[in-house]
Amino acid sequence: MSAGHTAVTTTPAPDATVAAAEPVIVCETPQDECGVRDVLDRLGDKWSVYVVVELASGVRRFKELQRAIPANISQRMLTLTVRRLERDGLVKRTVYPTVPPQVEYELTDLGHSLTHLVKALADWSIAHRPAIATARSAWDTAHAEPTAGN
Amino acid sequence: MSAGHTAVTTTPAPDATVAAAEPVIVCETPQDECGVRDVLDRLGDKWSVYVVVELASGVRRFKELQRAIPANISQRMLTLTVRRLERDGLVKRTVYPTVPPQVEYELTDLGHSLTHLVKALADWSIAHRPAIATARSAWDTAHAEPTAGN
DNA sequence: CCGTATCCAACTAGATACTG
DNA sequence: CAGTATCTAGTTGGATACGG
Repeated sequence: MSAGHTAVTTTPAPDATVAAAEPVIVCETPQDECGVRDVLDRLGDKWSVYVVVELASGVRRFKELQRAIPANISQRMLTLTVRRLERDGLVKRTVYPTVPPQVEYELTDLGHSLTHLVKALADWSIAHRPAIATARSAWDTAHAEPTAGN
Repeated sequence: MSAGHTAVTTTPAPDATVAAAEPVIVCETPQDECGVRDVLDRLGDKWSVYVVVELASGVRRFKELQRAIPANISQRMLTLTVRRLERDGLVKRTVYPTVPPQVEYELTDLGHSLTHLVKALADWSIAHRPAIATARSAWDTAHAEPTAGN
């Protein structure tokens, strides 16, 4: 990580020329920030990941999905989520003209490829969760309200 | 989850028994969905990724960050974003007691490890962007408003 | 059973002005 | 330069009721 060791000597202004060491992430279109936003817009919402994770295990019906998702997702949110995923070609929706109607959802190949990404996210999260928790409580302590004799 | 497979007997539809094939994602705590949400809550907001990407190249000052980010981020948003990242131990903030004040931001080791994840997201996004664009326009066409002779 | 529509609460983000 | 405070607008998410 670059030798830049925050000069502790009263340096009035450190050499700004130290920056830019390793271009870990190289973007062809900086304005677009590689398009990471595309994925994040897809996964960033509150429910998409749950649906993808559940669907990663196999075909599911609407109600099955709703009951499989931890927090109680409303039909509205589930509908919106699967529609978005369907629109982007991540999920395939199959309607059986029966009575009562039956609809099945499953991941497409594209959706399955996303699964690996989600796995990576989960691995990172699990691996560094303790570190984050520690940093967080440390920060909270340091920035505790100086209101009273706290 | 449990094996609860809602009685399929009355269903005249397809073989629902096909489901559940490969457990691509295995969670220890299903209620928490592996904790992917942790990462997403961090990266899901509109600006965090930009900051991480920029900081991946080296140390940056507040103003440098603000100018490096494509869309015009407000001071407020940049402040909130770096604060959050700092709180989670992803970013290190160094203040130089000079006049005028100077503050530098840099990724911590934890932050750098996140960089790889962002890289993976970017790669996936770039690789599948065409497929998504295609699926999306196809969906839009199929679901076009039947209002008029469009 | 599956999905849509409407209304409403909460949060996020932007603009602006002001302080150390 | 760096950061905070305030106020406002846009978006997301949830509850409920209703339609196919």
